[in-house]
Amino acid sequence: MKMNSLFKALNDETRRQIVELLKERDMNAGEIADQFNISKPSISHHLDILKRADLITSEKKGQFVEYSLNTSILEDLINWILTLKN
Amino acid sequence: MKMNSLFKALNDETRRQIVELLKERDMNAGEIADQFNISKPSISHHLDILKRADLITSEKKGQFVEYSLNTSILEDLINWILTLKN
DNA sequence: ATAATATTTAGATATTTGTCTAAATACCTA
DNA sequence: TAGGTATTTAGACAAATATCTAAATATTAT
Repeated sequence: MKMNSLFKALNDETRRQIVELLKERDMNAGEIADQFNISKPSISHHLDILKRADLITSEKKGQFVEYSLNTSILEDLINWILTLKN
Repeated sequence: MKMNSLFKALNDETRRQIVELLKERDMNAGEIADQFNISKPSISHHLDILKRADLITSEKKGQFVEYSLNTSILEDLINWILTLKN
């Protein structure tokens, strides 16, 4: 199930770009949306998918919601791929 | 483009199981199909997607088509993931 | 040459997915 | 409390995807 949600979350160029953005710094939903030519509700939906996959976390800060990359889950992904290599 | 086809190919439980099978040994299309409760044409389609992503290679051997895992492409996948970690 | 086996191609269909607009919710400020 | 900003939820829709059956293609064996 974990691999399922991880690959599903990363199987989209927009979502891969979002995690690449969050690698640089934490950003709120609006700042993230500003980087794309996609409506805010759509970005919100992408964030939800990334969050369900545990690739990002969110924290409410006043009226903003700040998103952060969760790098620890990437270990699981790398481990799965590495098992294919031996 | 490469990440796109790689994540697309691996965003399916059946296809992930196929590469796990091919990790153990090369197999022909029929042997692979025998491992699943899915029609042969569907498996053939999955193999095509994996092949397009360069995750597997195929070689015709008489009336059989033998499939092999291509582990070298996994480097690209791992490298992309690793860039997120620093 | 015919029949049998292995695999792929073609076409159809139900489900999933990415996107949008409109509306709802939450928070802040005057 | 009223109005403005930030974000999510709801509902709709087109495109992509996974699956199937039937048919086509390729190879082997009788």
